[in-house]
Amino acid sequence: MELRLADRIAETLEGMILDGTLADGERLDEVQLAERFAVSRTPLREAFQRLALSGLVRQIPRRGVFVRQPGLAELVEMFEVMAELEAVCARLAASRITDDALAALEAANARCLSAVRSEDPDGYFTENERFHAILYRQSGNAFLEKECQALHRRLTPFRRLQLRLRGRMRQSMSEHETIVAALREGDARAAENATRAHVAVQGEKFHHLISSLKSDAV
Amino acid sequence: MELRLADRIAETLEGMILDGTLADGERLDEVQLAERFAVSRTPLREAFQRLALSGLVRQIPRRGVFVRQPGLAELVEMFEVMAELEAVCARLAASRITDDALAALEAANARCLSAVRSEDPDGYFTENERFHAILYRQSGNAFLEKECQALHRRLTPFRRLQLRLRGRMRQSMSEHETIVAALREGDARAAENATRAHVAVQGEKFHHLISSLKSDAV
DNA sequence: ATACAAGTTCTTGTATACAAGATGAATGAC
DNA sequence: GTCATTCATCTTGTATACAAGAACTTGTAT
Repeated sequence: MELRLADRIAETLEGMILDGTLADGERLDEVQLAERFAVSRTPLREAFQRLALSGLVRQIPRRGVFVRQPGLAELVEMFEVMAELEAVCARLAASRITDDALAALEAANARCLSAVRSEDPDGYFTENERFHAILYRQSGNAFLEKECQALHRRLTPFRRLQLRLRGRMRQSMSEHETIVAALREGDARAAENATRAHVAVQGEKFHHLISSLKSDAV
Repeated sequence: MELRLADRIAETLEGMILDGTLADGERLDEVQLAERFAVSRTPLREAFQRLALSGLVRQIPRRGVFVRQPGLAELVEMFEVMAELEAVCARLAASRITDDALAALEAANARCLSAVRSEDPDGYFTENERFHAILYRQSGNAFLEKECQALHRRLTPFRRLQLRLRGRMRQSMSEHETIVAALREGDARAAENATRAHVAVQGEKFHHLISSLKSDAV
């Protein structure tokens, strides 16, 4: 027995929702999941609370909990907010970033480049995650950092799909370079705009993914 | 039976934490609160989950839950994020706002004016809430609106304290006018900057409140 | 006297039992 | 034959019972 079952279950369910194992609108049966995880209903219900607060699940009183995948409209809205939040991070970071962090950003982007060359989407994804994590941190605002991480995490599966678009990885890496250059110059406005554009393009081009979603499995 | 007990309890506890009835670091005893609310520990624990996710409470495994009031540094960070989020709302609203909403903003600010004249802090507070709620809505981004509402709500007690500062109500109202003017002109940049400044001043001047906190009761 | 250790008690985490509302089926009326 | 009503069943919401870990107390040794 690790420590709290509810935490482990919440993480597992969250992963299953994010990776699409649990389809939109699907009902999460308490007893069924309870015996599947070999626990009682109690920790499951606590996990449901957490998922509901994160917005991954909708709780209808006396009816049950249902998976709630965001629709296209909501996804566009979420990407818009993500773009603005990251833009704020970049603007603040422009004056607050450390030399070490700048080097780390460049290193992460360099590893992005090798991932592109070796056509390794997973590797690119990982280094891209690191790049953005550094950006959040260098905003110098821990609260902002946490908010960004939360939204970033929630959008993860949809960002991952983006990498399927032809040439997206290389383009994304190039945008990273623009951001780093602006940060190095200390140009807050340029860093802000470059970052907003970098993230917003994901939301704007999201309809491209819809078609690729229909032809491919997740 | 009306609504879920856990919901009612969560709201009650949230109110007690926000209005300072429950002090920072105080432990929330399950059995004690259970008999106080005349319920079992089960709905209480569900309520705790919600409070923990909102950040109002910290849950330490096998130890219990403790009230977690943000410190000064964190409050400043939260106000900074609030300023940026509202600034985004204003920028987006500049092109998306409806005539009706503009009129509603002006009406709310007019009622702010009468509250100032009759020296009615509660009335001012209420109308100020309405003003900001309209701004969030007019961003045209429902997800952003919800995020703003959540953070706004969390900062409520600290914003309320701001009104004690000499002349703050009148100044705040004047800032509202600047925002509305920019929105009416459709000047996104001006609306963004005016709104950011309007909210940021609360965070920047927060140390003023600390001293007033020490001389006055809440 | 102080520090450490063992046992007791108390609190949390989990499981199970119970209650109340919701869903669906079956029966009867029109 | 279709619709409504009632009853049975199922599921959620709540309470209680049980298990395990943490804290406190008490006693002893240095």
